[in-house]
Amino acid sequence: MNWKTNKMEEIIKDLLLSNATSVFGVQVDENAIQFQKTRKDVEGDLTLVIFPFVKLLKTSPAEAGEKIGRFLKERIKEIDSFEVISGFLNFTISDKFWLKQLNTVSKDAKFGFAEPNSRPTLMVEYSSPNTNKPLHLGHLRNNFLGYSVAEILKANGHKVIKTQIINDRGIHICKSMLAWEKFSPLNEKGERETPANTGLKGDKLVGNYYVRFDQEFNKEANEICNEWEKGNFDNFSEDTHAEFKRLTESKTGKDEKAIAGIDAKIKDLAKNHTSLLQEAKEMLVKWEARDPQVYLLWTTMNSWVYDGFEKTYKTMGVDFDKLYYESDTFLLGKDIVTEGLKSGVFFKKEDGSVWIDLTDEGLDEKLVLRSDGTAVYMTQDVGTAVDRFGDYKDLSGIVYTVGNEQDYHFKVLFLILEKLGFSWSDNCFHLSYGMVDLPSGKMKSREGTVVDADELMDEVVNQAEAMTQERGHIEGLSEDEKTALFRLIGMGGLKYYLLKVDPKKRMMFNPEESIELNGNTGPFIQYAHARIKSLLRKARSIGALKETAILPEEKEIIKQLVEFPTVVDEAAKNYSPALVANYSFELVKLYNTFYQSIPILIEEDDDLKNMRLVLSENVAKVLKLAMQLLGIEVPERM
RNA sequence: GGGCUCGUAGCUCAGCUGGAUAGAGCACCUCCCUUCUAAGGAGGCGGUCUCAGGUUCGAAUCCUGACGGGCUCACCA
Repeated sequence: MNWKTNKMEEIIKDLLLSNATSVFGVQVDENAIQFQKTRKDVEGDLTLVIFPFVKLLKTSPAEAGEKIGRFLKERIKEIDSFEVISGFLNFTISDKFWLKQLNTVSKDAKFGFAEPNSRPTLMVEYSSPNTNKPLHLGHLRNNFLGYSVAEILKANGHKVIKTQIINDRGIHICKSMLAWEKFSPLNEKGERETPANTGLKGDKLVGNYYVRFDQEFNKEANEICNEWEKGNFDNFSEDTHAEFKRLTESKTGKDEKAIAGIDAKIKDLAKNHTSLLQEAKEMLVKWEARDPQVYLLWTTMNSWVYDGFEKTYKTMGVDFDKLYYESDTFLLGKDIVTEGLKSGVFFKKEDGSVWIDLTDEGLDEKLVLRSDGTAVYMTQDVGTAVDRFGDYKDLSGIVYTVGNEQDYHFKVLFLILEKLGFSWSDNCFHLSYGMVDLPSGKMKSREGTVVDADELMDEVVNQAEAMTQERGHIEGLSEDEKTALFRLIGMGGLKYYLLKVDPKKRMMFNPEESIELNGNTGPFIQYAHARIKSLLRKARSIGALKETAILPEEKEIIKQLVEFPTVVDEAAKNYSPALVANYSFELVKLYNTFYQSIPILIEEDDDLKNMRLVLSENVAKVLKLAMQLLGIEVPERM
């Protein structure tokens, strides 16, 4: 942990703070001491902003800078010189200092990483899919983000438990089940379709029936609409007839858009009267009553989905330490709500539904239990959170990796937990990330524009293969090694593409760009690593660092290396793998410039050659560590 | 309509708690493999940081308003 005090910023800051009264006449705030990178076109390695001190010293920025500069140069031997330019104090630091920094970096195999388990235990939830359809592009962003944040928190010393909540109950599950029972064709043995007899991945098979339900559901609703249009209301109530009439009449005189909206309402009305929806609802009631037949169907179809997900997760390279199922936690949620009702946190309306009043917090009233006593989403989330803190006594907080469409939900959830008196509610954080858009617009399952996760991952790996074969750096690798390499490159590219953008922001997924190898991409970073490894193999041995001169290109790399611990720290504070990606990209650019213009192996001065090898070795090391934080592997050769 | 959020180069994105002449990548145009992997490097082109006010030594960054996207306000999850 001595890297922190090693940084020149810290040395200067400490010195200024402890001598503030003699330099400035008064004590100064720590925040007044601001450093920044020295501009490229200006001489110097580090810049101190003078403006905050100008008032204190009651002189011009030039004189203030001069005074501070002189003070520091006298006391810090590593400062070679300084220069004040329009309110900025630029220091030039000695080569010896930078070599020492490089030495510090090279001594630490896990440079930038804190002592494992030295900080509180956190749970990171991610993925959390519904069990009625396969994973898609949005889940990829979610999974890569959650996994990466877990790694980043670990690197900062936290013990991390990776988890997901599996959304395995509810009407949507019943829809797939019902469609399968009703519409699956029978084979010659009289069996309905299964993953085994069709060869389909379980999640895909179940997803197909979810889609099938929706199709049949719409068909039936349309038929009902047609009957209504003809004035046939034989099988419907007076109320329904009246509602239809009211809606139809409200269309007159409206514009196209409004009419479309009304038509949608009529369709919804029809949907509510379909026999399919009725059957699905009946199935849900049976499920809640643990009807043996429905339960068997449910466990069977869910197990198909889990098998399918398992394969997808494996390809993604993500895993979980503990799984939670809503079918297990919703009951606990109901109990907690019942208790909260007694203690006055919640209140009951006449129809028996239970609510929480958040109007004092500027929010609305929120339902926590339906009038029929069944659980809603919020109920089970309360239950799950409490369950988790019960399971892990040392748990200090939970990070929920969930899309920003649920910002409101989590705001409410955390408030409810707080009102229920759980002290840990403060340590619950919604890692809210933006949606992934396609060049054609939003992904919509109804319009079939959803990008399937398995297909996309296959595609990027195939592309990686084609492009790697083209370059031809891989002769001598076995077939297995080649397959692993293509996978590593394809997945590395995809992960990097999805992680390099600030998680909070909505992002554009461009299929062509996601498999690009040039520029700010995963393969660009991987290539730099492979190239260094190749260099080190040829160098055979590396000795200890000797005192040498260092070139500007080399110094820039050392400066960037020294920043790594700060980036690891910032990435955790901001829950942002993007900071790690951007840092790595900068490091590679600096290294490539160096690599391209300065000879290494053919350098005749042994000490210089050795220093360049140490530098290269540490760039490779830090790149590998950084990519590890993103869940990306780096190759020895490519 | 209320709440939240975003708006930076042709496109995709960086720009931390306000700090020097706003940066990358892609695309487009020039160059560079008799040095270690050219999946590379050097250079060029490209911006009234959506607009209008305000705060101050200083604003892409903070505040207010407008315009334009997105999300949300379900006894859906």
